[in-house]
Amino acid sequence: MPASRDQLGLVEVQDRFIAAWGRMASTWGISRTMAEAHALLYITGRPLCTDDVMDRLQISRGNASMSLRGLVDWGIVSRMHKRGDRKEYFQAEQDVWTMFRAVVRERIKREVDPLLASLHEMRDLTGVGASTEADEIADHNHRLDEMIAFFSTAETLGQRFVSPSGRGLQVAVNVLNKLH
Amino acid sequence: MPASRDQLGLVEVQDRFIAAWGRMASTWGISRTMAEAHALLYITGRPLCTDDVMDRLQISRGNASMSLRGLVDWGIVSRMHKRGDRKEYFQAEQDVWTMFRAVVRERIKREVDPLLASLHEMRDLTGVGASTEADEIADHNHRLDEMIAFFSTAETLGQRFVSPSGRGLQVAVNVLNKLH
DNA sequence: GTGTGGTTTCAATGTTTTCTGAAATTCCAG
DNA sequence: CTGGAATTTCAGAAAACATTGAAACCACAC
Repeated sequence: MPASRDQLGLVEVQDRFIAAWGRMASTWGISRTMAEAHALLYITGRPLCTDDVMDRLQISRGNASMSLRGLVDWGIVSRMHKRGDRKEYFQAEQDVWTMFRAVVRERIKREVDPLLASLHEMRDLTGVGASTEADEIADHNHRLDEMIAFFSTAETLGQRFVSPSGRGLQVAVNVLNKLH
Repeated sequence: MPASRDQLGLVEVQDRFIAAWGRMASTWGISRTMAEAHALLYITGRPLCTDDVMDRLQISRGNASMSLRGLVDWGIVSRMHKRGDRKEYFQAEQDVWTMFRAVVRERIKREVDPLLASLHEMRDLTGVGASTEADEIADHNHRLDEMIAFFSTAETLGQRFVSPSGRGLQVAVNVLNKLH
């Protein structure tokens, strides 16, 4: 159904949302299409099957399948079935905070943990010898320590946000807001 | 100077750090080389000129120039000069917290602000008409509102981290840690 | 002005990532 | 089992992105 005056139909505004979300994704290490699929599921709010996504985003079956799977892996989309229908449907998490908790959880696992592992491995890997580099090495290790401390704190913070208590992040935000 | 036993020389460990930092960058929307240049400047802790970076990372002059400029734009590397030397030297911010404050500041500016602008634009863009879609449109706008609320909070939080008081983020973290 | 060392730009090129589509696989009903 | 619908996989095609290198540019000393 078209629009009245300068207003747009639902589908057009959905498309804008999808585009905006996709644009943002590129800066986030997730592919544009995957973000668009997520945007579509989120903004329509209903379960869609692979063909729905293919048709709406004009992408191939393979791409739709991979993107939807990726979203399930991130934990922000879940699979579901309808009675008497063999197709699989996909449904986006509708609570924005829950969704971002899942994102934080995954990013810690995928990025922070491996980095911290590398950093710890590097620490004390420098040979001392009778070298004239002693000072330099001390500085170097100090820099590594600062990085390790930073990311450890970040990790702890993240864990807290994500914590089983559920609304961890919101509580934190409220506390911060009270700090004036 | 080579290593004694199973330990490595400074340069080798620096190379590992550079590699680890570069690997992480890809998931962050910044190019690997730019991250490597930053890693090099951070871990050596001293001002380096374009040629130093070219030689150490084995990259072209153009690439080095662009990458270094990018880092300056992010506000985590600064230009400096040495007396009696016409070359420009680059120096990484050495305080990890200050560095991440700069990153947060830029990411808000580059990603969150434009997204919020789009979201606000979309809100109330749906025509009502005599349509049977009224409920759907109400739900749709509700979803947009939740997104807007989330990112507004995120933005406020970010601003506070970045705030002129300087150590905003650290204060926040301490408060959170006291929350048990 | 001219020359020199340093820096930036950008078209061409190379590399990586993403996407397609058809074949292989899974899953279920009968 | 068998047949058929739904889904996944993956090699190759296409698109996006990063890099090179040489020319243009700049700024300063003379």
